[in-house]
Amino acid sequence: MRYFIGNKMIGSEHYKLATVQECLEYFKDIEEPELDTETTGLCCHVDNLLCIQIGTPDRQYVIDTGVIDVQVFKPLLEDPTKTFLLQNAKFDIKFFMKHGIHISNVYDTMLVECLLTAGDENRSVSLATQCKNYLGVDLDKTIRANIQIEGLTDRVIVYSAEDVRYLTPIKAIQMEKVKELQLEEVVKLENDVVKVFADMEFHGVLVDQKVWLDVADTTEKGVESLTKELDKIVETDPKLIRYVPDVVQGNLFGFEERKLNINWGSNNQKLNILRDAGVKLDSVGDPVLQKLKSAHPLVPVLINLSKQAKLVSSFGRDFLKHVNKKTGRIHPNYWQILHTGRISVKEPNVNQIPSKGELATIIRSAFIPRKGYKIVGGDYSGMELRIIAEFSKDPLWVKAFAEGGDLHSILCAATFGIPIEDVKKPFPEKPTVKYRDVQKTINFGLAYGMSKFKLADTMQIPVDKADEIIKKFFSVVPKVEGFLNGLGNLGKQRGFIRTGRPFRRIRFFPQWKESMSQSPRAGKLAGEIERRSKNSPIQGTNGDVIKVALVMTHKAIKEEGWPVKILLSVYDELQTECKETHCEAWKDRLDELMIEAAEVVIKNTPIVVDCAISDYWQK
DNA sequence: CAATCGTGCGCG
DNA sequence: AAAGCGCGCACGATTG
Repeated sequence: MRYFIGNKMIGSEHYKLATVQECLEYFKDIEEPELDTETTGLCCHVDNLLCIQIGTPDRQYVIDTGVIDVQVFKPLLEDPTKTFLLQNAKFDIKFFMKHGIHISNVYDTMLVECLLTAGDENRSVSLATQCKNYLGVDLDKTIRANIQIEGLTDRVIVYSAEDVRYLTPIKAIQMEKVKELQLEEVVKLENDVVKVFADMEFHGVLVDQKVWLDVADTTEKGVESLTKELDKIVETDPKLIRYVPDVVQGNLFGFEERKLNINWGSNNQKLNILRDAGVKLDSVGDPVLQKLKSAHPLVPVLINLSKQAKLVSSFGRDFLKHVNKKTGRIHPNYWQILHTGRISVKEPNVNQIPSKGELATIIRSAFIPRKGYKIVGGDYSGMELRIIAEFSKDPLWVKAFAEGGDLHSILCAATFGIPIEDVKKPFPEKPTVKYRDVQKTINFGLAYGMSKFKLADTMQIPVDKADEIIKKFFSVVPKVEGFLNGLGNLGKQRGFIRTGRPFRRIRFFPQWKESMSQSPRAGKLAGEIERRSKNSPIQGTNGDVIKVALVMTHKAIKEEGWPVKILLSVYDELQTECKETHCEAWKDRLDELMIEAAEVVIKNTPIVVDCAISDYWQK
């Protein structure tokens, strides 16, 4: 039965009228109410609630928030004994936060669907798909686009009610699968951490636009001068004469204009010009150009240009479009569950803000705290390498962390049989790199399932030599080899792989069946599964850790009353904004919390967190 | 004209 | 049988 609470005088054949009192009374004893909202748009800061829907499979209440003050539902929504069922809870939570309402506990059907389908590239986690697959019900989503235009008409009321009534049966079916797959712990983790992401997104982070625009000026000028440099080289190379126009158009305004109409941003044009200049290549990507630095004077300039052009296009003045008109802050959007369990971010993707290169420090310094606050950040040191230590139990690898030495240097000395003082000496096969750099490539690369071919290519050494190095390396850390091969085989045999305890998140390999068949693609697919099986538990366990850290930090801030907001979650790193007066104490507490969080998963390997207080985001 | 694909590159 | 994992974003080229 559907009920409407608003200012309509009569009900309809589709719904009855009800009062707030009746609604609150009904939900007094309901432990898991279904919840949803309709809004005037997607942004919680500029758009508003149109209605909220609270329901059970038997009864759905659609409440017109234009007429009814949402505050009357605050006690219900904040009732800690209840768990609210939502699809994509983060969205609704943020709209309630705007009204100072903080929903107690949530179960998010979308997040659980992500966990149950991790690895499937063609999946859909929409409510419509879940209704279809689990219940055989077709939801009419065509009305949604019209809600803002037509308001709470009868058919919109029906649509809105339908959007909540299936959440209970969906949860029931999902939880059977969750139990079967032993995903209870990770379901709880994701449903807890979604509230933290909502909080982070709502709060956002401040960007100093002056600093940002200064950097943009610098990078734009850089692109301009590199372009001129490239043009000049083309003009002076007889082989490239056909790119120089015979007649140069006059310029009425007397500005200096480019004579050539080459677009140096076009990979096609770059490729053709370099080929005409006598350079043999089939791509203009950085790894290829690096090897051809001395093949033609254009090449080194092109390398610099693509770096500089990237800074302009991705981190130039256009980036400021992400500053919210209402709040003056950026509000990155987190996607909580990738196939491995990692998080991604968009609009803007704060994960990919430059951290290397000369301008990186300045770019990051544009991310600043509110007035009267400082940025306090914590960064897990070598988390993926510690996860390898924890799960492989390799004596040398473990010993390196136990003694607090530099893992890359210790392993390097062992692999190449050299004294540890010599690890920064040139690598004889390729003197431009150091022994330790080779080791770093191996340490990270092997966790991705890298082959001798790739190592040879990356290091520019013969395949035989690469093979020899890998063999020697695995002979000094045999349990790491066993660990990685074990994962690879497990994934290939079972068609799925898990992260470590206690979460044991699953990633499925939908291509598994074909990989076991006579298909011509079988070998390729098996290789894919093998490499992903090696990497997913490492990357995913890292994701598990950072999510525990977010939950614990958020909880401590609330329960211990810290004047702190979590700003960003970037891979191994948490950035917070803390009142100046509390920075020192908070820094110590954050350090403790992050270590405690990691120890939920990593029990036998020491955890190191680098914490810092600063006036901006620093690495 | 917009939608989609391919390439390249920022981060870990 | 191919040969390093996981992303989001911008741009140019292609397609509808």
